[in-house]
Amino acid sequence: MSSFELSEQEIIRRQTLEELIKAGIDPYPAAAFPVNTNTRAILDTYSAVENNFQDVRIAGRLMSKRIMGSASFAEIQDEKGRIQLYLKRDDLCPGEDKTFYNVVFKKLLDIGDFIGVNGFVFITQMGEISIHVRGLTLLSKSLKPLPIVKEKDGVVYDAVTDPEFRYRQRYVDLIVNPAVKEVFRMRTRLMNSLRQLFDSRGYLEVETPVLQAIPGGAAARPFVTHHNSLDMPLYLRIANELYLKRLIVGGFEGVYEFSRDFRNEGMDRMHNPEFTVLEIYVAYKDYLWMMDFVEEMIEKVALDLHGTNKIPYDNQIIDFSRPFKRISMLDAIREYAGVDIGEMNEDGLRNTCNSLGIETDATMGKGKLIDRIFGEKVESHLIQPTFIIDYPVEMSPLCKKHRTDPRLTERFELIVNRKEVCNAYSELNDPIDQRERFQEQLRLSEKGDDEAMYIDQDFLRALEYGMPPTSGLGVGIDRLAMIMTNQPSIQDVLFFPQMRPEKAEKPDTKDKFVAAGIPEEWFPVLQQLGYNTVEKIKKIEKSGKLHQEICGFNKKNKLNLLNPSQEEVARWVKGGE
RNA sequence: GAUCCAGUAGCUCAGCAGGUAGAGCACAUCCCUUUUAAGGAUGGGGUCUUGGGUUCGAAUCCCAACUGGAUCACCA
Repeated sequence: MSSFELSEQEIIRRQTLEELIKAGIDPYPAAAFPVNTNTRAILDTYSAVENNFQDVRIAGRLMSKRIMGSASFAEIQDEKGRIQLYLKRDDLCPGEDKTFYNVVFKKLLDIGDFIGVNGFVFITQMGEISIHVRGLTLLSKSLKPLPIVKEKDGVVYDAVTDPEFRYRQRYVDLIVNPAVKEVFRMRTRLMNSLRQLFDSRGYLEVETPVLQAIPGGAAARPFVTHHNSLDMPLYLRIANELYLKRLIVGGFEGVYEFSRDFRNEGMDRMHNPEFTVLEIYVAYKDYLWMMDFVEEMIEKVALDLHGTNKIPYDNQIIDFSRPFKRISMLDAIREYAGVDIGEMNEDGLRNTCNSLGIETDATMGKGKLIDRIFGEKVESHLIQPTFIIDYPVEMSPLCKKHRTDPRLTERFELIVNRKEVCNAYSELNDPIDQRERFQEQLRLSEKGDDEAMYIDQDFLRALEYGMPPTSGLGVGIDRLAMIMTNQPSIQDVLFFPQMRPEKAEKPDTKDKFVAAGIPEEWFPVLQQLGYNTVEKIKKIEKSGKLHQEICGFNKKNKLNLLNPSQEEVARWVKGGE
């Protein structure tokens, strides 16, 4: 159904809208409707003995209506939940005129309309806490029918499940699938829990540029845009690492940012082009301290959200009790892939990949080869939270060399449910070493690695002024939210996940048809027949077919229009050219 | 990017050895003046995603496209 054609139900709702106006009821009143409680509060704290809530005002959407003659039951849904309404004709209409109940409530109010009610709370014979309505006000008319989802004893009937529908029209998803709201509430609580921890330690929440001249801090393909007055390309940030480190250089000792990052890469269950990363940098700390801090942080989040550190996810329990397992990258590869890559050079690694059945190509350097082995052979085994520590130096151009082994770096990732959730370093603060690492990235880039890092000269200059020893951490908030809310796809923890645009066929206006020489009275007919643009009509090869179609439509629907001649229709098709 | 699956009423789905399009909910009208996803009856609503093809005849079979989903690849 194209958006410009109204369904029968939509037409009926527009008619009831007219009738409301005729009855003197403003379907979109301006005045505020002050409420004094909400559905949740009533359901949680009403007590028949105390007889509280005897004068309530609440507002929300009308979600069901069961008319039983002179009495009716309905449900109102506000942000917190739903409650049953009991409406009696003679309470709503105390005088002789019963129009408000018989016509306005019964016929002119639809599911989806916003209403405000006042009345008193009581318990029905069926034992359901309900509001006995004394007064009802229409607050906003709904013109599009909602899908009706019903639920009885925990069983949901006719739930809206089509992912496309749910993601494209999230507003409807939120109305009819109440559990969805809870996921997003938890996501926000998750971020607040982290914020609370950082603030309690005195770390400063900051904001750094999203538009960057050099997209640094990660290996990823960026989005490019253009600044007109500077006449230069700008990139949407892929990470904010380098800016936060500049702030550590500047003398802040703990900074963090919830950063929306953008990567121009594939989309799937774990990846959205824009996603949220928490990055935090703390001076005078190292990655060992950070590992303890991450354990504390994740456990706090689990406790704040669930009151336990054992979280159900996808038919298993993920246990966030401290401490998490810690294993070095080389040991992990030895354990799960059965190979020792500690002493291997690039050729040795490539051969190892080949013998393990892992595809490689010439652009891959040591770092990428090792990462592929890890990704293929190790990651899939790691369900419970596991720190992978001490990554090879080639994989980590911004990370400090290991204090005891220069081939390694002081880096860890936290893997949960087979996916990286955190990534942290003892930050590289040796400007000479950093410059060499960037040079190595440049060589990779020249080899064809389009994700190799750019050299950021200003960042090097900052390091040359001196950066204290610092540990930094990045947390994939979306992935953490998926785990903490038990959602299978990143699209379920983003309100508006990226989708291909809807193919909206924009119909031409009547004026455009008239301008093309088509008489006004035939415009609705052509629309009905699907010829909604002048373009479409001009593409018709046989005007005779169109002639027959519109004459047939005229007859069938008894429009009593004077049929045009075949020649006339032929002129429409050829146009007034 | 590859492979597989799906697209039928506002929603959830049936129909597919090719023969005039179905159900439940929603909607409308009427009856009933009454509660718990659901009182009863009647009715309206569909270019069966789009475009080609095979056929006397296609929702059904074939090809292509579009959109979505799943798996894989890519994603340090």
